[in-house]
Amino acid sequence: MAPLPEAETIDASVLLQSYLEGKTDLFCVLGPTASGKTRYAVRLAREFNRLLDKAVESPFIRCPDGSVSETGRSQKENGSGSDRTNGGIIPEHRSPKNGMHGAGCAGAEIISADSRQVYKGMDIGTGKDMEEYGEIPYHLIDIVPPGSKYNIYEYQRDFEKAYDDIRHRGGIPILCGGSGLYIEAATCGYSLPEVPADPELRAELEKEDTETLIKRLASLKPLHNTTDFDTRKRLIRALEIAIYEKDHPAPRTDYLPKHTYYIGTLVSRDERNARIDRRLDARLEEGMADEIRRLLDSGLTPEDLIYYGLEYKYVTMYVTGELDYAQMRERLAIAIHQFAKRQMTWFRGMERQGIRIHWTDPTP
RNA sequence: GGUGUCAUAGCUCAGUUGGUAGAGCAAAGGACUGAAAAUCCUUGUGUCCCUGGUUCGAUUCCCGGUGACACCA
Repeated sequence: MAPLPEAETIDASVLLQSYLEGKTDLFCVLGPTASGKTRYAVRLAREFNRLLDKAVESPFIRCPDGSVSETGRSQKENGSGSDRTNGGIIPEHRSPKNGMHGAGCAGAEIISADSRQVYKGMDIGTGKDMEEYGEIPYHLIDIVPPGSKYNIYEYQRDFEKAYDDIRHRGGIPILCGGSGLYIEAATCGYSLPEVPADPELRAELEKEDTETLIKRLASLKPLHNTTDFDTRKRLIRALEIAIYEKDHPAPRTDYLPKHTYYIGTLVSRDERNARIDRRLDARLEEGMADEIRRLLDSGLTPEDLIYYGLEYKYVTMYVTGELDYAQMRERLAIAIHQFAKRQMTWFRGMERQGIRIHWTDPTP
């Protein structure tokens, strides 16, 4: 049995100061499912905003780049064709234009690191809890259609876009989620695509416009279960880099976080499982089965849904009659417990690699 | 009330022609580079229901309890 890490007390004003001095450029709230990450991240964001408002007349606090003029930037990226480019764009009523905080800062915004909340229409089963965000802007939720298959590379690209966007508007980015691989891809960047080796291909791709490149990319997918995996992979990588560079002409390293402050929501194993069970019952009560019936009615197959795992797997099996209610409830609860355990294994692995996670009690 | 069957790991059960036991699931730990809510690896776990008898030795055979289930009244 792994011992529970020591809980720390987190002082938002110290974190904010560190951010404004440029010592921290991203906050990351991580933890297992049902540990209260979203609630904690929103609370932290509000605390930052409150401190910024209070500091508006203080000569000691200044926003690092104060690029207020770029405020409207996100809106102009709208409408470039793909249903995906809308991802991470703040709804009009949430625009920082209407909510400018102290010292020229746009305030804190949350970037989700959740591999399932990216899908539209998959709400109860992924635990979106949208009402928790309130006035805090969020990114990378509801950005692709249900039934599609999002992946780590797309996430990495979307994260960079959202992060870049927030920073250029002078906002404070808070990454929040439980998908460990996504968090590492965002904050460590180890799987960034390399420059394609073939200069001819590179030159050729540079001439094409974005839409053509996206079409070519789409024609190469899906990637798995293909025989020419490696060849395709190389071409896909080249295409993705080319597309990325169309949107981001400046050197990409400028957009990436270099000093992330990690906060972990700490809950004991027993408490964690109890919370999972409670939340599962609440979601079933809320109509998770109806949500899945709706998705099936909209044309998705049971196989499409089972692919997404956990709730979508077991509740679909219940809806199609493969499992009865009691079996579904029991096996799903077990599967979520096991998932939470795997998440913790991932986070401990991050710590073993030298990443410092500041574990804290999420429930005061 | 009678007859029969059963009682072994947290759960479902296998097994020992008498030498104190093993599968699946659960659990715990780990890995993870284009599906990550996925996928995969490793590791235990025990008064073998309780008395008594036979025996060098009983979880195993026998007597008697207790409990569960089935059938008959």
